[in-house]
Amino acid sequence: MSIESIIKSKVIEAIAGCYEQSVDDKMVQIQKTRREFEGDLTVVVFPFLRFSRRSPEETANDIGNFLKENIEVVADFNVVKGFLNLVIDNSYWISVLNGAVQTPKFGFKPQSADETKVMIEYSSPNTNKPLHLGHIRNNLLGYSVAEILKANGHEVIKVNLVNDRGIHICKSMLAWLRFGEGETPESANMKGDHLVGKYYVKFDQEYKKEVEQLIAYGKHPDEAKKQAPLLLEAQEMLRKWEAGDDEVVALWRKMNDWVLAGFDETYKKMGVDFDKVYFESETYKKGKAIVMKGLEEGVLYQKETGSVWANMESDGLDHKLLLRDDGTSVYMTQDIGTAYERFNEFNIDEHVYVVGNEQNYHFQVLSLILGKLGYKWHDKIHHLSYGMVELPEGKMKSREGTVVDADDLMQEMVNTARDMSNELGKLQGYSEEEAAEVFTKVAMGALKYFILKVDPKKNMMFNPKESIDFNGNTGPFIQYTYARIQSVQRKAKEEGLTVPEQAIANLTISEKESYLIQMVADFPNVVSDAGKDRSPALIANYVYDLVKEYNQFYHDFPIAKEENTDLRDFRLVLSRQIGEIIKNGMSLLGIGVPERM
RNA sequence: GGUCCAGUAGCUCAGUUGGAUUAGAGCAACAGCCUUCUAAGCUGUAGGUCCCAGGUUCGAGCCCUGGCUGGAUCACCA
Repeated sequence: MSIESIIKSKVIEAIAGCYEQSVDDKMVQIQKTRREFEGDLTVVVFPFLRFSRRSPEETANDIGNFLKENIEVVADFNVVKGFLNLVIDNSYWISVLNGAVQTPKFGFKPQSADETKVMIEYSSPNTNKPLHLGHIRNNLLGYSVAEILKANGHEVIKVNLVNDRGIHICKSMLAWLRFGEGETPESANMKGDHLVGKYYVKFDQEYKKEVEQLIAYGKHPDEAKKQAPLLLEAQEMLRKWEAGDDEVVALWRKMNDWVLAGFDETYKKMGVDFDKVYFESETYKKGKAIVMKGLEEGVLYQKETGSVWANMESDGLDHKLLLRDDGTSVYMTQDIGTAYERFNEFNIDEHVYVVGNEQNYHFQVLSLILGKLGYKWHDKIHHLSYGMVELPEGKMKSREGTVVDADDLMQEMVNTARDMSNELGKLQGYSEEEAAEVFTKVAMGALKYFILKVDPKKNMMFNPKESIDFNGNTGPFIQYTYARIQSVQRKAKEEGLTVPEQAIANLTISEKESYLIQMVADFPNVVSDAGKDRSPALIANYVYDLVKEYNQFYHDFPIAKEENTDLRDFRLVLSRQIGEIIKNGMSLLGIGVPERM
C-alpha cells in the first residue's frame, strides 16, 4: 500500500474521530510538497472546513497531530495556511528507492490479458512522393504511443495503410513515361521514393505549362485546368489501372516497389516499424457490403441518382456520401470496411488512428456512422489527432518546394551532430563506427525529442536551427546526463567501490534527495498517464524535469568523492536508478541513450 | 456562416482531477563558474494584464457564459 493511500485513509479516520463526520476519499487531496516549503507530502485541508467548523490552521493541526501519532513514518508536520505539510521519515524514502531498484524494467508492466488489445495505425504515406516533416511527426507519435501502450500491459498491433492508388500515382507514372527516359533509382542514384517524387513535381510543372497555353488560346482558366491533355491522360491511366490493364499495372507495380523500398530505408533510419502493412489498392473497395446492409435496414438512404448517403443531421452535422452514383466506394466507406475487418479479424478492443487534425471531422463522422450501423465498438476507435508542423518561413507547400524532406532532414541532423562532436573533441579515441553510432543517436534523439515533447494536438513550430541546439529541454541534454551517470558508475568501479544493490535504510538524506526519490517513484504513474492520454509529451517533460533536478543537485556534490561511505553508496544507487529511468523513459520515445558521448 | 482546436515572457514550450505571498523551463541578452561525475554543464540578473469581459468557488492559467485573434474543416478528393 502506498504512503498516499495510507495517509488518505488516516485522514478520513481523523475527521471521523475529531469531528464525527464522514468524508469521501475523493475530497482528500494529497500532493507533493512544493520545494520552497518544509516537508514531503501535503494534505489540503480546505475541503474539510465545513466539517470541522474551525479555522484552516486549527483543522490542519488537529489532523496533523492525529497523523503523526497514528502513522509511523510521519516524522513531523507543519501548517502553512490551509496546507498540512508532512515530513516523512528518511527510512521510508530509502525503502521506496530500494523497491524501485529491485523492480526489473521499472515503470513497465508486463503484457496482461486484463488490458485491452489495441491496434494503432500510423504513417499512412502516399506512394507518389517521399516522406516529409509532417510524416515524421506522425511516425514518431505512432511508434512512441505504441511503445507506451505496451509498457502499460496492452497488446499492440502496429499497422500502416499505404495509399498506393489513385490519380496522384498516375501523375508520377505518366510523367516518368513521358520525360523519364528509362531512369531507374540505380541509374539516377536516387532513392526510389525521391525519384518518383521528382516525376510528380515534373508532372505538375508540365501540366501548368499546358494550362497556361490553353488559356493563351482563349480557354477559360477553369476549363483549361480540366482539359489539359496531361490530366486527361492521367485520368485515362487510372481507368486502365482499375480495369486491370497489364501494361499500366506492371508500371504501377514497378514504380510502387521503388517507392516502398525507399520508405523502408527511411523507416529504418527513423527507427519505426509495423506488424502489418495494408495497401489501399487491396482495400479500396471494402465497406460496400456493410453500407448496402445499412441501406436495407433503413439507417442510410439512397438518392434518385443512385448515390448512398448518411444523414448526420441529428448529430448536428450534414449529410455524408458513402457510395457514388456508379456504386464505387469513397474514403469513408473504405474506413468503415477496414475497421469492421480489423475488429473482427484481430479481435481488438480499441483502434487508434494517428492522423493529422485536418481529418478531425472525418473521424468524428466515422465513429457516428459506425454507431448508426449498430457496431458496439464504434466508440472504441480513437483519432490521435496531431497539429500541423509549421516552419519559421511559413507553411509547408509541396508545390512551392517549401517542404522539408524527411531523409534530408535526418541527414542534416546527423551532419550537424558529427560536426559538433568533432569541434568539441568529444569522441576522440573512438573508432569510426563507435563515433558514428554516438552522433547518430544524438542527432536522432535531438529530432525525435524536439517533436515529441510538444503536446500532439497543438500545432508546432519547427525551427531546424533550434532543433540542433544541444542545450535546454532537448534530447541531447538528456542523453548527456545519462552518459555522465554511466561515467559515475564506471569511475566508482574503477576506484574499487562496489556499488551496492541497495541503499542502507538508516541514513540521513537531504530533502532534495527525498524529493528526487519521489520523482523516481512517480515514473510508473507518468507512464500510466501517458498511456491514458496517449501523449509521449508527458514522458518527455517528466524525464527532462528529473534530469534537471538531478543535474542541479549533484553538479556540486561529486558522488564518487563523498567521504561518508553510506551516503556515497546511497547516492550511487539513486544515480543508477535515475539512469535506469532515463533509459526506460527515452526508449518509450524511441530514443536511444549512448553510454558515453 | 456551422463545427472542432489553439491563444501563457521577445521566441519555442511546460503547467497533473481547480490549491501555497513570487505562474515555470529553455533559447536569445547580460554577469559569473573548468583542481568538479564529461563546460554538449552549472549559478545569477533581467523579462508576464496567463487574449478580453463577466460568472461559479474559501481559492481560477485550469471550470461556465459571451466576445476577440489565429488555424483546421464543412467535395460523387484521399
